[in-house]
Amino acid sequence: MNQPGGIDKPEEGISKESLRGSLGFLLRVAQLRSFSHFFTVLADENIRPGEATVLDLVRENPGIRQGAVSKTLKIKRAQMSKMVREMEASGLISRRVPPEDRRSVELRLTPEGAARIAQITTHFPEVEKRTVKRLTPGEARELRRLLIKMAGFEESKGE
Amino acid sequence: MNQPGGIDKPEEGISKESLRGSLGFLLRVAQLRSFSHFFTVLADENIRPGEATVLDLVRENPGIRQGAVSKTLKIKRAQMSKMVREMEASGLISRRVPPEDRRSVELRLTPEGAARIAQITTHFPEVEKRTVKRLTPGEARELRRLLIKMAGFEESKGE
DNA sequence: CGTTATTTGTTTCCTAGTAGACAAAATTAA
DNA sequence: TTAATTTTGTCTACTAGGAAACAAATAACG
Repeated sequence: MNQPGGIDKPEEGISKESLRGSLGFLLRVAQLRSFSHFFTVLADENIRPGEATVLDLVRENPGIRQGAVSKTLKIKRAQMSKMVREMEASGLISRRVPPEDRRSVELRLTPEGAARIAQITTHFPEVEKRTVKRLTPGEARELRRLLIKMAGFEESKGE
Repeated sequence: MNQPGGIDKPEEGISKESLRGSLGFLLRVAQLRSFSHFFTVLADENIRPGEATVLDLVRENPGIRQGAVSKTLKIKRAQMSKMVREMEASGLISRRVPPEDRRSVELRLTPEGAARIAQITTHFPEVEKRTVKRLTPGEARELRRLLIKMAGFEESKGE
């Protein structure tokens, strides 16, 4: 398990104009912050953000196909294949090949997986809170809204 | 050179409530979008976002120490060491050990490096434009402001 | 029907990036 | 000054993740 490190103190006396102009860089730093808080808060749970997201999505969509998870979470199929097999091996999810399309694999949580993700998600509000610590509640809401719009996740009515 | 792939079409009929609530996930997706556009627009330049950011920061701060670049850009020292040596080998930057602190290394652009980053940065506005395509100009500005605040990059007056 | 094209998941190989140990230099403490 | 601590960059080993090739199944097309 390779957790990225904590947050370094910023350096003084460095001109950062170009950085402030780069949305890509700002997004990367924000994401590092977010993941850092994730690992801090969920240190005892021994899980990574990607795995938690997969479990949560499977919980929300029982029987979802592996490829659909892959596309939704922007995780490459190769990587998803590894992750899913690991999580099956550790008893968190079940894989089922449906007879109507024997190429695909349906994913479901095992009771252990359901308990696991339920426990894990209890920590999410704390992670979110720390991540947006420097923003006002209104700013945090707005940031979320803008990211959702940017990612094209707007329509969520079962879509 | 391992460029991450393009943008997949989203999947239909999947419930994504939990995803929309996860700032970390939204940041990740936004960053993937941003990097994807970077690789599309700068396909012919054969450079990665991290390298471009390093060159840009060194351009803005000639003689900056390697560790300062590392901390500012949140790139681990080990990785920075590799990158810097590569860029030195390809003639983009020069490394100099100052006599007053012989542990450290000062970085400067070579004329080739300066020309390179100048050429590269001409593409940045197009990358930014594509990244925030779905946002209004005002929303894009606000997103940038919020990310800067979140990252603690607010004070930039030479700081 | 049979043939070709596409989709789905897997496997193999490779690159980017991290952790941890290290050496050298500089700083602090005794 | 000497000794202990910290800082700085590098090196080695390991992990996460991507690209490309692949096999099996399905869909599209003649």
